This record gives sequence, C-alpha cells and structure tokens, in this order.
Amino acid sequence: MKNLPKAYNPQETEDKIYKFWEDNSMFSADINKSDDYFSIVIPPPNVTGVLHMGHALDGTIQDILIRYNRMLGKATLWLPGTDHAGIATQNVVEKKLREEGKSRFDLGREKFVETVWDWANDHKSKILNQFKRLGASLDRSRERFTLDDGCSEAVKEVFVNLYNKGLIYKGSYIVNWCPRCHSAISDIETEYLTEQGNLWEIAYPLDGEFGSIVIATTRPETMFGDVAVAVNPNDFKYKDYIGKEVIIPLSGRKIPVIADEAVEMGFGTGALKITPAHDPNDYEIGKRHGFSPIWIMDEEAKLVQDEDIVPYYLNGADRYDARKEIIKRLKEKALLIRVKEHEHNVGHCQRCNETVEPLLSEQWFVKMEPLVVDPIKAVNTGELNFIPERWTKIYLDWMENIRDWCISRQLWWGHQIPAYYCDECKEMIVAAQQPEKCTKCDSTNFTQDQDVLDTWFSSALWPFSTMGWPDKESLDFKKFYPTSTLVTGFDIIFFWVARMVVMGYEFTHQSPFRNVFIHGLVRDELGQKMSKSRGNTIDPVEIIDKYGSDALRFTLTSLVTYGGQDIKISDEKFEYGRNFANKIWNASRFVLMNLPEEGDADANKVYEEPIDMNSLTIADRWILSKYNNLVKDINKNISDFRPGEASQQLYEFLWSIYCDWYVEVAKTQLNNETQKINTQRILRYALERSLRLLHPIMPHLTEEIWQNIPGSYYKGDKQAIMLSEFPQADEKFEDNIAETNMNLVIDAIRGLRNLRQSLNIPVGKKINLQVYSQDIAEKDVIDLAQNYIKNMARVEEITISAEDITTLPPQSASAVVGALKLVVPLGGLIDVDKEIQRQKKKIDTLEKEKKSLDGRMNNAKFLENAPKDVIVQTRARIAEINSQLETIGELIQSLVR
RNA sequence: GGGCGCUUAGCUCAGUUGGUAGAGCGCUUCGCUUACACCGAAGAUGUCGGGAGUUCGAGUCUCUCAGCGCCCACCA
Repeated sequence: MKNLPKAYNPQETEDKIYKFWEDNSMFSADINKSDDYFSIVIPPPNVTGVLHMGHALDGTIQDILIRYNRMLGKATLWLPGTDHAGIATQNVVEKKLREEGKSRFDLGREKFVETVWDWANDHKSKILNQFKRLGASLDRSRERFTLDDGCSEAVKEVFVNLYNKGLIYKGSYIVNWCPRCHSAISDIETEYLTEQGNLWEIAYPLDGEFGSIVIATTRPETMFGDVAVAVNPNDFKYKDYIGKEVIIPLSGRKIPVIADEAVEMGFGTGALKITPAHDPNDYEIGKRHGFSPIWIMDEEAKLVQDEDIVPYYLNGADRYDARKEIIKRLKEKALLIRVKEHEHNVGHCQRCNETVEPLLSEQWFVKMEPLVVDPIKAVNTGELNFIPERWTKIYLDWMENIRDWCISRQLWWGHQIPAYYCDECKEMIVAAQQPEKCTKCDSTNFTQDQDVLDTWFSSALWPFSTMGWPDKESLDFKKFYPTSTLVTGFDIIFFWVARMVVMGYEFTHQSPFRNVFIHGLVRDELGQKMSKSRGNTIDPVEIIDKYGSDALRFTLTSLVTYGGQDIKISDEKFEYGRNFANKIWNASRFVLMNLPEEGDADANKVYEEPIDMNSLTIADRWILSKYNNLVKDINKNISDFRPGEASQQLYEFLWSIYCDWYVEVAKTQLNNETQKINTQRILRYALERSLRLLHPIMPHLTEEIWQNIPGSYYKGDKQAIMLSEFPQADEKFEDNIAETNMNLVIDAIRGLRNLRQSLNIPVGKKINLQVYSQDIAEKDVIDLAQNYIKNMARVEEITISAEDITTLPPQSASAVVGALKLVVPLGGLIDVDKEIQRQKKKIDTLEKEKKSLDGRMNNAKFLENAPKDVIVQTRARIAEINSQLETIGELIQSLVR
C-alpha cells in the first residue's frame, strides 16, 4: 500500500467501495444481530423527478445516524422507498403528454395509469441510484413504494377501518378546487398569495320599489349563484331592507335581504352577497338560513351552460372572461357604483400554482378531532420529541386547531377509494375488496368510486405499512417498529409528520417514531428556495462528480446547526469537504509510508503489541488524551443530533491537532530508536480510530484508507470499517497534565516562529535558544521537548537554565511563554527597533486584558458574589500577566541599553 | 391579526448551565522540509442590529424598537 496517489481521487474509490459493501450485503438489516435496534424509514422522495440537494442533506443525516448505530452493534434498518406523489406525478406526466399534443383523456384511464407507472419506475431507479452515489447504506432488499401491493393493502385496511368507525365520511362541503388539476385539494395544499385585486360595488335593485342595495365583492362572476344579500342585524343603515327582495342584475332572479351577524358593518358597503356554492363563508351563512346552493361554475372554472341560471352570453365562459363581461354590462346599466383597488389573499394550488376556486362538492373526509387526542398527549409524555424543540409548538397548534381532512382527489393516479356502488340500486359498500353481491338488492355488478386518495394518505402509513403491517406478526414490524428517528424538513410537518403520528396512534397505539429531527431547508447562495423554474438548483450528483460524495456529505453536515437554520450553499462551498478529504488522504499516506510492511522485522511489534503506556512522550500522551476527548464529544454530538458540531470537531482534531502537531512531532520521534515503535503504534492507532469516528460522515474515504492500514483490526470474517465498533472513551488516555505541557511546547514553538517571521530571519537560518525558567515543571517540559523545538522552530542549540536573567545578551530577541523566557541571540541579524515594536505590541495586548481583569478584582461585589474558582482563575491570570509584563519590560530595557 | 426565526470579522456562518468572541473562505507576509500547493508558517480584522433592564459580570437572560425571512389564520 505504498503507492497511494498524491491527491485523493473520489471517483476511483467511491464506486468500488460501495460495490464492496453491497456485494457483501453489509446494508441488510439483521434482525438477530442484537436485542437493541435502530431503525429509520426514509422520507420517500416523489417519483416526479430526481433528488435535489435537500434530499442529499436529509439522506446524509440519516446515513450518519444509521452508520453510527450500526457501529454501536445494534440491529439496524434503514428502509428505502419512494412516493407515488399522486397529483404531482400525474401533472408531470400530463405535461409530457401535452407536449406530444395529447391529453390523459385521449389515452383513457387504464392506459394513462400505465404510462404513469412507466414514468414512476424510471424515476424510482434513478432516485435509488442517486442514493447509491451518496453512499447511503440503505437496505435495498426492503425497498418500498407507496403504491405497491403492501402499501395498497394497508391503505384499504385503514380506510375501511376508519369508515366503519365513522371516522371517514362522504359529504358535500366547500373545498379548494384546482381547475387545472381538475381536483379538490386539501387546505394545506392551498397557498395564499397576496394579490392586488378590485372590490366592485354593485347595486342590486329592490324588487317592486325604488332604490337598491349596494353590495361589495371581489368576484362578481359568482353573482348568478347568489341566494341572498346579507346585512348585519345591527346596521341601522339597512334596517328597513331586511326581509325585502332584491333583483340580481343581468339575471332578474329575486333574492331576499337577510340579517346575519357574520357580516361586518365596516367592510365594503356593509352588504354581502351570499353564494353558498362558491364561497366557504357564504356556505355557512346559507346553511344557517336554509338556502339551497346554486352551482354556477364547473370543474374547469367555466360558468355553467344553463340559461336558467347564467345569461346565455355567459354560458361556458371562463371565470375571468365572465368577470370582464359582467363588469362591462353592469357599467352600461349604471349598476356598477364604484371600483376600489383591493389587496387580498388569493388561494393557489401548491402543485400547479393555479388560482383555486372554492367549490361545493361531494368529497371524502377524515374526521380528525378524535384522532389527534393521543398525538397531542404524545409530546407531553415524551413519547414523541421534536428536535429542535420549538417545532413542538407548531405541531401542537396545528393539532389543536385541526380541521377535517379532504382525502378524495379527482385523479387517476393513486389509490382508488375502496367504495363500491351497486349498479342496480346505487347502494354504497365500503370494503377492501369488491363485494360479491349487493347487501341490499343482491346484484353482483358494482362500480368502484372513481376518485383516488390524497397521496399523503398512504404516506401517513409509511412507517408501518413498509414493515409488513397489517400483518402484525411480520418480523420487521415486530423488530423495527416503532422507528427510532424521523429526519425531515419543517415544510412537511403538517402534510406528513403529524399525519403519521395520527395514523400511528390509531393503528399501532404508539408513535411511529420517538424522535423527529427537523433540519433546515437547502437554499441557494441568495437564500432562495431551489427550484427548477428559478434555475438555481444544484444537482447533488454533479457535486459528487466534481468534488466527491464524501466532500458533499461532509460539507452539508458541517452546515447543520442545532437550531435547524436553513442552509445556503453554492458550488464552491464543497471545496471545504474536498480539501478535508484530501488532507486526511495525505496524512494517511504519511502514516502508511512510515509503518513497516507486513512481514518486516518490526511489523509484529507495531501491529500486534499494544501501545506501551509506560514510555510515552509528552506529545504521545497529549494526542491520546485529545483523541479520547474527541471520542466522548463525537459520541455525544451524534446521539444529541448535532452532526454539524461533530463534523467540526473531527475537522479540528484531524487537521489542527493530528496533522499540524502530532504528525510533525512524529517526524522527530520516528528518528529516535527508542521512540520509533511506539510512535508508529500511536500514529496508526489515532488515525485508525479517528477514521472510525469519521466514518458515518465520510464513509468511502475512511473505508478505503482503513482497508489499507496494515495489521488486522477486525475479528470477523470481513474487514470493513463500517462493521467495526464505534470507539468509546478510555479513561487511561485522559491526561490533563500532558495537555497543559504540550500547550506550553506549542506556545513556545509558535513564539519562536513569530519571532523569526517578524524579524525577517531567513528561513534557512538556524537560531540558538536560551531558555530561562524558575518554574521547575515548565523547565522540565522544555527539556523533554528540545527536539521538537529544534525541528519545528529551526533551532540549532538549546540551553536551559533554572537561573533567572534580567539582562539580555546583546543583540537578542525574546519571547515570554508562561513563566519561560525564551532568548534568541541574533548577532548582526537583529533589527532592534523592530524587536522593540514587536514586544510593545505584546505589552498592549496584555495591558488591555489586565485592565479588564483588574476592574473585576477591584469590584467588591465581584469578590463577594462570583464563584470561587472564577476568582482564583482571575487572580492567577493577573499574576501571570504581571510577571510577563515585568519580564518583557526588562527585556526591552536590556535591548535599549 | 397571531406565532416563529434571523441580525456576530469583508463574505458565509458557529457560539445551551451568563465569566469577556471563534471557524471556513477572502486578505497581508514568508515558504527551507520525511504526507498534502485541494499545502505549510506567521499575521490583520468585531462598539456581537439600536436602546433599556436584571446581574459583580450579558453575544448569551428580560423588555422594547428597527430591518430581513418564514409559518398559521383570513373580511366579502
């Protein structure tokens, strides 16, 4: 393994490594591995298209949790799958047909659904391949689809069960109707946008007498559906009108003036036209007063072809054309009193952005109130936790103000509603299978309800429908349900998370997951949501091609914050992860180049014998202690849903600690015959262990390197880091003294490097160093670290003295570190002014700190109230500053002389 | 109308028991060497949005104001 290329090449390793994992079935969930389990079901991506960066983030976080728990030895399942995404997928396929000049009606239902299946299957495999490129350790043997047989069975079971309990009903209500999708949509699929519109004031003449009542409306085209004009009963302005009849302009139909509290006196004219079939509020008012609704608009938002209802010239007119025509004619008749500009919120279809039309129609609903009782309790008992916690409130607000869920869609793609109508007597039978014969008339001919279910209906069952439910004896269901954690974005808390909890409690009597980790959304560098129409999407696969999968994963992970902030990304950001991957690659190259070949004389000593804890150097003790801290932190941060923090700690440890210092120190130690073997062991150990810690985030890179580390680490039959044990803290490595000591050494080296650079000492020029210290401990540390200092600060000779000096040798520079005086005689090389300047800068920094600390110590209340250790620390720091200031003062004095 | 989030170095952002601010990128200077120029070394940069309060002490807690973003509700 001595021929690793100089730069890490992700393309070469990633596919190879993934294939290795798959060929050895390492992602397969093993039910018998342990009593302890960890499971995640993937939020199934829509088969409408391919994965975007948000999926990459979501998938990465899940894979981190899965790989981590797998390495902890648990029976682990990450279940993959995709969502049929009813309305969305039907729309994309219809769009494609339209480009070919066809509509779904040209194909007919059966053929159309077949076409959508082709599309879905195609995208399913594309999506799963993308997850593959991401390195996702999904158990593909358990892959599911929301429209597969198992899910369909679960859907029917749930539907029939809820219907029999009276929790699903069919009824006429005002729903949001999308004229473009030709379907009802649910409340949360309706997005309200503020638009500039008009408020038209129209006179409705009184019947049989002079005068009129002026109503205000934003949608004049609905006037033919009016059943009344309502005013507030307390509005003296209209007192005399109540009970009279007015005539709908352009129509001639007479309607009464009624009184209803719901009418706001201050708004518009104070008189409201009531159109029960086309407005939710009007529907309520109409119902209160016993009016029958009048439909004037069809499913395409065109006025009905009925001259009894709509004037002949408007028959079949589009809603906006009709509006224009009506306004024009009202003007001619002088019945349009006033037009005011009016800003209002208009509902749009979330899927196609078309303006929705409130429409009274017959739909299926789920009665939600009884179903949210347990889900509300769940967050209080801790059976369900949101991370970050603030989402609990959003979830609760929604649950507590729940409204019935319109679940029927007038589409072809989806789960057809399991309701059958007798062809003879029209009796409706709700059943999982088509009934043999009608319970009422014994007929054997039925027609199934033509509507399909909202796609979120099947999504709501996902955590258990994928585990074999309704078969409660299913091994997966028994072992892996409820799932451990759900990872998703906040945008689907209502659509999906809440409804899964509802169905989970209703059908399995528990929450389908214990924790819900809500992360931010991935946005472009301007903070805009990524979308195809904006053209600002970044394709994860392109990033993988360019920077590597691990670079993508690491970068995304590092951007995850505990607060769940949205993540802004740009192409260049991924250089961060790529550079880190390369750094690790090269550090590993260094280590591997300095380890004996298997079979070499030292090989056994290095690979088979443990680290000799009795002959550790300062740096050895330090790196092991640092490593041990890292182990604790990484375990904690991954368990606590702080992957971002974990990634940063790994970066810090591997780059700034292991590479910058330990590897550099090792270059010295490897040349020391008594230290060599132990140094090799520690280099290898720390690398190997930190690779394991990093593996959940950067799986390919770590696997590739790990498999090239000589000597065996794994006792099973397959060598794979992904199956190795996740490191746990080891008390014997903890060493605070070593950390203090090494920090002193590092500060000394930095001090000397600073001195060299500031005084322009040529890099090739070696210096001599005199160390003065009255602190015995510090002196001993420097003594032991002589060789590091020599190599890392380019020092020729070091003399160490326990004496103090107050007068420098002529022409020397100096640095003060802790209680140490580092003196460097420079002969002709020194620029005295520059050196004095440098020292004065140091004094400034210290003075500033001292001033602030003195302020504290001179405050009686601080001494009274502050914790003892803070006072002790402050006092000690002041003492140190004072002594350093004094020392620097002396050093400057002797320079001036 | 109600709620939430954000405002910290030129840029992107970290910073959970309150102890005196960090990272990456960018910038300046230098670059001998037993991994790495996708690199190394040294360095500069912040009245932590404004104001008030609590406290010995506030980026961190409370109130308030401003700007930006999001969610929910929705008066025709």
